[in-house]
Amino acid sequence: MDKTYSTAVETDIYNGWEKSGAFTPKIDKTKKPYSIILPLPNANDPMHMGHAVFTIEDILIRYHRMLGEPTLWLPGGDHAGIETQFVYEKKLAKEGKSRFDFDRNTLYKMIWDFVEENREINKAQMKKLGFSMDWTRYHYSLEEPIVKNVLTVFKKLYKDGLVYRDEKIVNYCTHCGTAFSNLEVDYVDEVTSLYYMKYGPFILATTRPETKFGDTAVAVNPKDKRYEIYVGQEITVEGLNGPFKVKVIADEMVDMEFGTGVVKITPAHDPDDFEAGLRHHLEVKKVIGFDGRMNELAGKYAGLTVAKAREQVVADMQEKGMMVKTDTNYQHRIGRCYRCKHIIEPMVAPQWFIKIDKLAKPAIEAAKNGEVKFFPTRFKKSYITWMDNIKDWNISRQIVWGPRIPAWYCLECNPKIKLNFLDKGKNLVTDVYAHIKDKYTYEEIKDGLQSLTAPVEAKFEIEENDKCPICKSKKLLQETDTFDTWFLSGQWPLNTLGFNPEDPEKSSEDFKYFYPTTVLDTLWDILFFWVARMVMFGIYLTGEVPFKTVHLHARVVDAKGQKMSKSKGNVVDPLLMTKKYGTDALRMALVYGIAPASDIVVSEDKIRAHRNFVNKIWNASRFVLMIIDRLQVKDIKLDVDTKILNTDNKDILNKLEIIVKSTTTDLNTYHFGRAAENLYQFFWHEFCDIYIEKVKDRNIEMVPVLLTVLITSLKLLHPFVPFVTEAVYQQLKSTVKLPEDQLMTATWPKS
RNA sequence: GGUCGUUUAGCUCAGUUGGUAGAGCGCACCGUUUACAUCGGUGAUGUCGGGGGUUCGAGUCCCUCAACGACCACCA
Repeated sequence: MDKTYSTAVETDIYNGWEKSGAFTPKIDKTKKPYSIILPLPNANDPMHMGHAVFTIEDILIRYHRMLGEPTLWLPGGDHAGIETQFVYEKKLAKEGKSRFDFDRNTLYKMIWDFVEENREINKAQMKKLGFSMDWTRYHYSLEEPIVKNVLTVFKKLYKDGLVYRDEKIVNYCTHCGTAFSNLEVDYVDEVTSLYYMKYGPFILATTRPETKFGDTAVAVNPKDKRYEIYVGQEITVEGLNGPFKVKVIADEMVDMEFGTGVVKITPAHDPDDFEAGLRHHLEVKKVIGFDGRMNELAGKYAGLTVAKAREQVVADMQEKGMMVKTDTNYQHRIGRCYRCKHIIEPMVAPQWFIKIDKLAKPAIEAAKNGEVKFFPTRFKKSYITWMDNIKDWNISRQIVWGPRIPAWYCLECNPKIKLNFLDKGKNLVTDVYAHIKDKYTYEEIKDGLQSLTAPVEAKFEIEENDKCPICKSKKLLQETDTFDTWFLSGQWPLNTLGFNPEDPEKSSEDFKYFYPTTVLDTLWDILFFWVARMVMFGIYLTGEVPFKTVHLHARVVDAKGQKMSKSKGNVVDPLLMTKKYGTDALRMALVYGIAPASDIVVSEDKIRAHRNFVNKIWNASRFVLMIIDRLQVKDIKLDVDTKILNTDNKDILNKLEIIVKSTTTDLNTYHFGRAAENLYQFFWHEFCDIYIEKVKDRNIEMVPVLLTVLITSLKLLHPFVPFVTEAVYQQLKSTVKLPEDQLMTATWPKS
């Protein structure tokens, strides 16, 4: 054996494990399975420390495999809709192109190829981290059978009356060109200006003077004596494009204390105002387009971006004496796109929604009655609170990367459909079908199609037909909106295990055996995005929760407690660390001393410290082998006759018994940090520093004890540091007769 | 505004069910004994955020205050 442990053996060891078939569990109905579905990483994303924390899952998996349970860890890759398209568009931008240069089929194909190139890298990286996943059951979210199931589920939801199209106010990012769900908006405190402007007989305060052209009312509080006499009247407002009239309404939403107690109502561009508009039956007047520019209703400001328009409007109003004062130090929250950080424009647009109440109720119940348990338990409360306040889910995204919503519109029946497409000359055409139907053939539109926007009242079919069932026209176009990524991944445990949504009875053996899975482990930041949706889909489709326990793990931060991000430049690359110090050192550093769901501090110092520990394991083993060799022991028996042992030997065996117990308990209760810490202490200090030092150069009778302690320790350590322990085990095997072929599948020590 | 979390040695953090504090890194001194210098030995450093309470006894339970952080929320 070499003087230091060489991490070069890792690849061979991993391949050996994989070849042995031990990653692939056999269905044994006499035994209870143990299963974890990997939170599918973005197939396109190189690994970061967040992925390396899946070490926790590997620890659970290796432990349960050693307990002899049929153990499944199912890996996967996510196409990650908006995330991937965003990355790809950035790549296009570098080449001086944009998504508008391509028809959607071409763009889709390009992104597909891009992801395919990277998907294998992602898999290789997970193998490098030693993850004992069943690669024979790997799934990619855009596999044909998975997509087929997702579409089937959509149809089922539709038939159950849980899908609807509606024109509501949605969070729209004009930069990404798509609407988002409420979860995808980050609210950031920012200092802006609050403008006090003349508004008919009032003065009112607003942060958004530029949306004035879309005002269809002005509101005051019904209890506000100051404005009582105006309620119900129509007032004339001096506008920059000439005077206009709006109604004065009374609504509880108005805070009398704020500003002047008068609010202009712009239903098309503010969520509160939209709601007010519904209550008071106000006209919705859009003045901002999906391109983020003012439209023709803004008069001379048409074509300006929102920011430019605001500047101009303010300047003009000041000039005309319509601006009373400006509070330039007004702090409030602004919604920004979680992806590109641009300001989210609330916009009214037709979108697809899921009615969520019916799905949420049983999912709340499951948490309350313990069908789904949470660890740490405090997350149960935030899960329930969020689910109690959940709103209908906007599942449509105006991007190409992802499965299209299976709805078909007949162009003849819906002539008002707005189309964006590239004609034969690759020129972008944007118009309503009725206007261009004689100019372009159906084929030309279909082939060059980028996107369509159907009016909210448009008729559609949820099945694909070769002709319109009403007018028999063959000019059908599929909805160009794609699904929110989480609509797919929300069904992930079902689809990866082979659930058949058309006929659940015909689901696969895997599904029948492994569902519900045992543990779902993930970072708490996707508790709502993903975990909650999986619970809802799981119960809706199967009547059962998808997993019995939700284990929320911690976030990796740097030595200063800062979240790692590329922009901060404080990322520690896990693969670089494995290269420098070995995978085991990294794994140990990730779990050593961490408390459940508190931040994990990973510094290179800590990884180096555990590299030293790994080396200690190696050298202690080397010493034991050397003793055996020196003493020329033959026929080593592992059974220890405790009667003949001296105090030192008895002592170490007692301590071994304790560490077996505590490790087992800690793993059963998700106390990985404590387990790792205790093992470290035991192995290095109790075993190496004290026991080995005491028994050095002593007689032959200690060999069985040495071996017992070593082998038992290796087993306990294996889930944490699989490579070095397996490497040592294989070395031992060549000298000592050992019952088990590889440590990975050896039996967990009995406590 | 609501909810939750954190506050322990110079730094980063552990401390299961309450019994007078631990680890890693760092630091000081010593050690070239043939498993390992990616090592061993010895040692220093803490009124466990402040205050109050329960208890024979509290870092650990309760109350309160403070600082920091996270999440949720439609205030123009």
